Amino acid sequence: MINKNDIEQCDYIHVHKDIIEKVEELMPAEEKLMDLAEFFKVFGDTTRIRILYVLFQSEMCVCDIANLLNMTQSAISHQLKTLKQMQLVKYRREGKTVFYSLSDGHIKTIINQGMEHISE
Amino acid sequence: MINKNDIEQCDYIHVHKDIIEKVEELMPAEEKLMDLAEFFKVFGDTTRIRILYVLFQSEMCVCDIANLLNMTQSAISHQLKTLKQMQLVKYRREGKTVFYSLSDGHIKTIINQGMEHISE
DNA sequence: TGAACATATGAACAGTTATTCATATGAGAG
DNA sequence: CTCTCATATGAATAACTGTTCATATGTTCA
Repeated sequence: MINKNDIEQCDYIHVHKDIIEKVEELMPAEEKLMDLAEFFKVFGDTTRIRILYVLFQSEMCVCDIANLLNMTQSAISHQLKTLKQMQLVKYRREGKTVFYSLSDGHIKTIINQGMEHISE
Repeated sequence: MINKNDIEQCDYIHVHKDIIEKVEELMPAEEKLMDLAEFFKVFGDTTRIRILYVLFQSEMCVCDIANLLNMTQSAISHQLKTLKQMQLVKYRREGKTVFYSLSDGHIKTIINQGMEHISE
């Protein structure tokens, strides 16, 4: 029996009991789903997407990225921090300059899949 | 020479002129990048991610999704609207009930890639 | 050591967004 | 036609997020 204690409960049993139970069973842990949403949130901003596209081509320093995207150094730096926290980019220092680059192959795959989807 | 008119300009030429030009050339259209960010924004919310995971298993009506996720019918309905607008889910009506299901194979690929990334 | 430059960061503000509440729409049953 | 149920939706609010501004950190060079 589906839990009748819930406030929201349709009386028409649309799917069979075992399907509901199976779905519940197969749901990843709540924390994992939150992490996943946090991860995708990073791609949900034009500036960050543009930064990633720039880094597809070449490693680059903060200042050059800011130039290319016509934004302030501060804005780019803040966004790079976000990307860094999600481990989408890595960096290396060379004197005063810090070079950023992509850290991972998944990124290109994910973005390409997204591009495919919206291009349909 | 890199454009010296920009306010933000590092004097140290980190990358060669032609690389910068090449990157600029290879950047997708601004509008496309905005669409892409909009698309990923949809994945950047726990509720929507959970809905998608539920629909991985089975088509389901609004009310059952709300039950499963322990949220109000209204909240789910609003989020389904967002998912529908981005064409991530489709629906069919059967009497009073509306069944939602995934509309596309990219979705699973994208979410799985995301899962892989955060599980490393 | 101090000046100059590249980058990072904290606080504040403006814009966005998810949920709630109240209510509307749409469909079947009687 | 009217009642009931499933879903949709508009408005309001609270929480979140991206950019800016001011400033701090860290590095090189003289």
